[in-house]
Amino acid sequence: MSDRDQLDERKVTILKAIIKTYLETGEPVGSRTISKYTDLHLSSATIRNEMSDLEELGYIMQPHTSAGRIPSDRGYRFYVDQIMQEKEEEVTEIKDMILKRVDRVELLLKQMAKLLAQNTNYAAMISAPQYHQNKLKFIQLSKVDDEKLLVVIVVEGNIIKNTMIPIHTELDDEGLLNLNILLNNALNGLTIEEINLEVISRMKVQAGPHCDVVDRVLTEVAAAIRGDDEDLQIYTSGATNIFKYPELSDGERASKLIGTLEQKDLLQGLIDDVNSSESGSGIQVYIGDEAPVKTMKDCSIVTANYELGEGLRGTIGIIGPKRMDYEKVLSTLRNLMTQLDTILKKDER
Amino acid sequence: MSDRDQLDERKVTILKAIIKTYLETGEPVGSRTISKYTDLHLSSATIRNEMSDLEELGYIMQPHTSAGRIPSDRGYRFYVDQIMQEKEEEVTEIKDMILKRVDRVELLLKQMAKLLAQNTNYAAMISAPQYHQNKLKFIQLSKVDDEKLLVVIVVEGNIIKNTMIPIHTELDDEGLLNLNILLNNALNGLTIEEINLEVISRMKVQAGPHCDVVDRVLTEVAAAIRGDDEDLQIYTSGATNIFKYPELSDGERASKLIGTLEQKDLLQGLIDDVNSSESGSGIQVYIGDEAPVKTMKDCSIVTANYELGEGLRGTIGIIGPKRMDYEKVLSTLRNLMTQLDTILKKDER
DNA sequence: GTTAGCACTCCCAAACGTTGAGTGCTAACA
DNA sequence: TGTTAGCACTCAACGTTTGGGAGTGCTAAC
Repeated sequence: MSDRDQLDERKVTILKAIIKTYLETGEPVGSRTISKYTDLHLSSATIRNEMSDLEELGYIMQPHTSAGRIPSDRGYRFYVDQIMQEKEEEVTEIKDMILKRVDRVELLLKQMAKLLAQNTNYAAMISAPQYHQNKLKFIQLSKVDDEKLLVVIVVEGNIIKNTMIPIHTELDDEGLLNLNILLNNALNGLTIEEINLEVISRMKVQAGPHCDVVDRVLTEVAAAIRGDDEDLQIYTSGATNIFKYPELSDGERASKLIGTLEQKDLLQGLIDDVNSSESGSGIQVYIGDEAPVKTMKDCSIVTANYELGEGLRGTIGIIGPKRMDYEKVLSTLRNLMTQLDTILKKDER
Repeated sequence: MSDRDQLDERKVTILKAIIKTYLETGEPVGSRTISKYTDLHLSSATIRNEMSDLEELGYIMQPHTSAGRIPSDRGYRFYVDQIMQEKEEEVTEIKDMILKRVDRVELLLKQMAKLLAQNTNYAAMISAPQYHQNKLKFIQLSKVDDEKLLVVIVVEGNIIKNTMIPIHTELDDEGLLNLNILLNNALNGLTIEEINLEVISRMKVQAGPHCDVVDRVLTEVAAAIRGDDEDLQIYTSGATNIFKYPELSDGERASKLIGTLEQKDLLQGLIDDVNSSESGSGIQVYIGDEAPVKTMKDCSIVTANYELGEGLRGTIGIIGPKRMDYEKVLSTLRNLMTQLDTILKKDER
């Protein structure tokens, strides 16, 4: 039996009114307020009866006897799933910001996080795309000086990684050229699974005295494809926005929340969850206890996946109070996604 | 007339006791406490008289009549300059952490910030080294696919920067090789001032049809040497530590402080100040209003400059309450500096 | 110069009363 | 049967009062 079946139209209207008012004020909503707010023209007494029913059904609750009602998690969920309709939300500045040539993905991500935080007045997080199952596109070894070799690795999606490795055996220009050719011929276009022992041992034979270099390079290639740069690439912005919402800004809660935003590995859990239980549209809403991170049980989190061409995917998240403006957040995210999409597609110069 | 002259030995002992106690408890210190604490064997009444003098001289103050005394900014300053002697402080984990091959400066910095925050229980910030006036060490152009050229630029100090640029004119392997040779011959070892119009125009002539590529590359080189990656490379950690100190953790203050830590451009002001008014040892202490950032007037900030070989310098900062454990912080910083120094010097493989 | 003693100040926390918003229930009405 | 007015009741929030405790400044005696 779906939620809809339990509620007649009037109950829905009232629930909607309660939640909307609560989203704005953050204060428990009383029957008189609703009686005047809606165009149902019902007295507060009638509303009280209905509210009593709604409470019994679990959509709203009282913080204490003789206070107004606030939405329960279930109430929010119903609102998000059934009632809400998105606004058309302008994402200010986004075009300007993105069109301004950004050559490092990192920078783009930081800017996006900032943008989102500013637009929504909530905290924003964004994870760098994960290059899982990507192919190697290009390798280049260069001699920077007599002792060091610069390794540049380009993975499909134009993710670039460089490392310095020390030279132990003598290596002249010709040897270097050969190594470069060897590496590129052997490895280009392969995924990490395809670089197996057979490929590796054949390369080592061909590399002869420089097989130690090959070894080192392979380690780096593996790291590059896996994308494990040791630190989880997650950027956050607007953490201080949570101070705007009294229900989150007492010392205890604020500390934990901001701590979570600072400690990126906790956010990783969130992202993993998003990716594992992904829904159709790619946008998900976690309300209260639904969140996979315990420290955020007093919040709501809205996440979306973005695509950076060539199958690179990352996650964006907005973290705010349960009474966040879901309509605004959802439409802002959707809007951002499409804008990002078109611009990035065009940007494939 | 120096501070010392105003104070006899007993006053210094008492001042020291007051400050030390306050550093631990964060509560105003009364005369009776001091009377028992010190080995002066004086009654509280006597202490009261001395405290009255100390207050008149501006070293301590009362939050209100009939409360104990707390140190004034001047008191802290006196403590830091005159009384304090550093502890030998172990920086746990530092060796392990740094010895673990870290190939990207960025990562190293993040780890150091984290380390400092954990060790001190204050907030830590660290700025990436600024490459001002550095020389170009190496350039490499490679053809990644038919439409894109990968530019890798290495600046002295082994800072690596890469960009993709589009190819407009036909470019075969031989042309690419020539371009590479041309660029390296013309530019290597030059600082940004030395790359003048003469050098540029000569290169363009030699580059012939590919002078647009040269143009693009030069832009990137300039950016790389200047190190202006648009975003200020400042990392912070342990912002939530400030919640451990009640005098900083009320909503208003906490929000502003964390906001400042989040908004890196404000921190830049701090760093600039450090660099302009640098003292001998390289370690500086800002107490309260001395801080160049207004939002930190309730804090103390301890900064130090580190050197990453080849003249690359950056700044580390610890931000905490005025009653921070100066001895610990100073010695931790000094310790970190030397360890960092030796390890980095050795690490120049 | 040092100390004991005392009156005084002021913060803090608990106790108390008041207020007002909001509820649940009942009885009357259409 | 659904709606409404009315009323008693509840409870958080707020302001006031009160007592206690920590700490001071001053005075007088040692």
